[in-house]
Amino acid sequence: MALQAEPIRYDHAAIEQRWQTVWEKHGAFSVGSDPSKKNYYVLEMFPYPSGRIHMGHVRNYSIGDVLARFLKMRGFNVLHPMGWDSFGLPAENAAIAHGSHPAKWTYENIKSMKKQLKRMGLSYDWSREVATCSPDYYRWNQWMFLKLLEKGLAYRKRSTVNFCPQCATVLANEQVEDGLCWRCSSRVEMKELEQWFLKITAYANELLDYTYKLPGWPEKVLLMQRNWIGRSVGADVAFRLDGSDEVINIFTTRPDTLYGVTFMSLAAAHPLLDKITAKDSRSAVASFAARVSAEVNNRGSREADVKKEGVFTGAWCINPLNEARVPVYAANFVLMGYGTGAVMAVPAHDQRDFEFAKEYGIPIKVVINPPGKTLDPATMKEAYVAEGVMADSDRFTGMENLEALPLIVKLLEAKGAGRPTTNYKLRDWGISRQRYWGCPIPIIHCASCGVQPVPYQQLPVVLPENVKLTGIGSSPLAESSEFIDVKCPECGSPARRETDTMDTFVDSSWYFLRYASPHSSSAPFDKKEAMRWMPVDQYIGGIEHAVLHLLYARFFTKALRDLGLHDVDEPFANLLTQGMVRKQTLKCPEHGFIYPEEAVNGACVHCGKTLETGAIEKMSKSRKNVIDPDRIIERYGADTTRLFSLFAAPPEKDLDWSEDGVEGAYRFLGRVWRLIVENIGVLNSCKPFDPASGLPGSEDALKLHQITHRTIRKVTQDIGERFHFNTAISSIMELVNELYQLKHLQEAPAHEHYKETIEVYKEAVESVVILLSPFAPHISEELWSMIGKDVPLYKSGWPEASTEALVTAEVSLVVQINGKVRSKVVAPVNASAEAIKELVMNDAKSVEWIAGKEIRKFVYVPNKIINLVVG
RNA sequence: GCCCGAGUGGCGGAAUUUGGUAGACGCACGGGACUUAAAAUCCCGAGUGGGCAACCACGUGCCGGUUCGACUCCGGCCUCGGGCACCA
Repeated sequence: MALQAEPIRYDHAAIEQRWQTVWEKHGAFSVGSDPSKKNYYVLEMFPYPSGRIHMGHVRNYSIGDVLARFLKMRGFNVLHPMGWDSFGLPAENAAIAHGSHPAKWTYENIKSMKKQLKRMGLSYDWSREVATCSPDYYRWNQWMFLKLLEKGLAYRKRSTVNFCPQCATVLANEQVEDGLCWRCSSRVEMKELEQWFLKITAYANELLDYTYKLPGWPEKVLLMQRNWIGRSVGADVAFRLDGSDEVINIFTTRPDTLYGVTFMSLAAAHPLLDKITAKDSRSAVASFAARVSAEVNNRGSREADVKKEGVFTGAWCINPLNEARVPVYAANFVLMGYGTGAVMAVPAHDQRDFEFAKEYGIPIKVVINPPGKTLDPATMKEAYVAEGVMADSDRFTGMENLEALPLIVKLLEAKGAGRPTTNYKLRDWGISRQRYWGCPIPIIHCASCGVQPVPYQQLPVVLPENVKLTGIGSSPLAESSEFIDVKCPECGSPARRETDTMDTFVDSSWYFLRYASPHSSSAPFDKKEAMRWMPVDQYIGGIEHAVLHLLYARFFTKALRDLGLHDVDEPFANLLTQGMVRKQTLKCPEHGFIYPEEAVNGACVHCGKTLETGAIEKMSKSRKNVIDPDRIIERYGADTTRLFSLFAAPPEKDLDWSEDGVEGAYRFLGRVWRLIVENIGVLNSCKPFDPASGLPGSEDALKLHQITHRTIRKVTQDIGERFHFNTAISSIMELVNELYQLKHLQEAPAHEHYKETIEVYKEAVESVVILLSPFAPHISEELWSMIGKDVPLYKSGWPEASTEALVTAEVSLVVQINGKVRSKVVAPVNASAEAIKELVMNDAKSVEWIAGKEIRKFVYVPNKIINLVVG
């Protein structure tokens, strides 16, 4: 007996192929320029061309495509482009591994991924495709870099930077997670290097302020950005050294505690440390500083809670407010990278200072008491950091600390010993990368003229093709004499080209602007075209970019605005961050994670051991729980794949992948298919009911007509206003279920209202097809043409819910007795309380519950509910 | 430690915008029809407990509050997930 293959319910492969060809042939998704229509820019984060799309892409792009198709049908000019974030390390590593070239690897990947995306039936305007590794694109990176340099927003500095030994390159602060490389999870080392930086800190304040002006962003992302920028308002205060001209500048957010300073602490790497240390303390301080610097460099944030340690320098400094003389320590908990690298220490009101003071027997002086209490330093168990009443603080004693704070800053200013300041955690963006496959930094180093920009007319600085990629040592570009040997643009003498390339996050910081005029060869983008589309109306992508791409893109947008290239303040008006796609992992006690095909009956095929219950985790190669979308598309079709990825969970939630669910989505499409194919004769024998001609006369027809229009309203709101795709789909399913229930309506030609009824039935069927089309466009187009439509769906309009059909004459009201549902009554819409009371009194079930009791209260919410309190 | 978010059937999730029938829709499950049989399809059932049944009681992490009425609002906890982490 031959085993039957997958049962064919409808030929998804043929249908999908057919419509993809039609769309392509007719340029269905090239952007309209109809000036009478509103413009809408839908954008999904462009992918890195790794070679295969994954389920995360499927989900991301399905969300965007539903929106784009929906808006196009609603009459917008929709810009919905796609491109490739195609510079980056994996290409270089793959090239090394296969003895190939990164460009070859990358372009092959682009080709195959593009094919996969097309197979998904996504409505992209492919004529606007961009690839960041193309010189046509990256020349503008270089152009912008030079503009930023002129503006003082790009600069070169020797500094301590994060270095990943595995990737053999420097990383930005945003690319270090828990002290590990964001890509390969190697422990990041600190190195002293000459690096190019972009001055994102110049925009720290604006970037932060605008997080309060982005109502279309998830609060979670805005919060993460606020924390990352980390604004602290406070004051700089100068403490002069006793018996010296040196001054220690500190930053504090708590000037109100200045009278409680009992010591000073400096970072181990503080430049003054050497200078001020007393002779007999030198060796102790030097060895402490050496040890702490090494520790700080190798410390991941996980071990943040280390013991407070320090060494007395032998120096003393003077509190500018009360002339108190306090000892200066070198301390392990003071960071050189924040503020000034020196901290005034107030043990009574700062927990770190408290611990340090306890350790080294330094006095604790209370200057703020909790309301109604007096603190005793001798018995304090921890620092008191909350608000309170000032104590022992000269003329400020007795004031509320928050009241005194600004006055103290004023006093400092008057004394010339301080001023208000704001500090940020945000650091400038280090963009130098010692790798080949990236955009060359357009700079020439000349022995006599120094750092020289490459003249604009010489752009682009193109990556040389012939380089040796080893993955070790410095940038491969440094080995290419054809690349590095140049003449100084200033003096003409032999000079050397910069060999570092830019962080690929530079490439993705402005690509959304390029889509507006992707073929522009005279500017990065045409200002008029950019202003036509920007800001992006809806941006969609993963939350993992909350403080990476999404922050850099905001910075770039502002910087380019200030260069006069466009006039928008923010790149993305609305942001949707979709959740991860996860799947159960399989774990063998001996072999670790294994693939599903390595498991038989819950045991490992290699050793026969029983598998552990694997956690549900983000799909990843290392966890061996990746599902290849191609397999699903092959088996069930693109429509089913898209439908399931949107139906299974709301977009922002994590989605747990289950094959059973896919089967369900497939079944539903088959159900829609049969609904039409099996009734095609009747459906094509009439026109759909026209809502403009009033309401249907028969009860059945009216009911179906109303359900249809309620569904139209619900789906329209769910897609357009809430992105609740899962509930939009479920309401279409409900309408389909209803149509199955009412199938008999078509089978009674003798029926008085037969003509009207089948017209209403057809109206409902057509609505199903239209409403389903953003989710499952291929099958919808096919069904649409089957029911006699000449104009394809992508050119058709979206239906309007008829307000007339949404109005009902009667409503069903729930009757509660003492808060519990006991009965229902049917009443006219907006009935009076009197009328309702009468209805309830005539309702047998209600009366039963009231019998023998007194009605204490009668609550009636029109058209909603009735509640009687009896007792 | 600090800051967010979330806890609802066997499972994914709905209802939370505006307090008003909790569990839509789907998966898995059970039953029926069709079939020689199976698959597919179509129909029906189903929160938990009790009852032949009509029906009754309980039920949205826990405790308490506000209200005629609370998954929804308020106060206090618990658990899970995420972000930040010596930021002065």
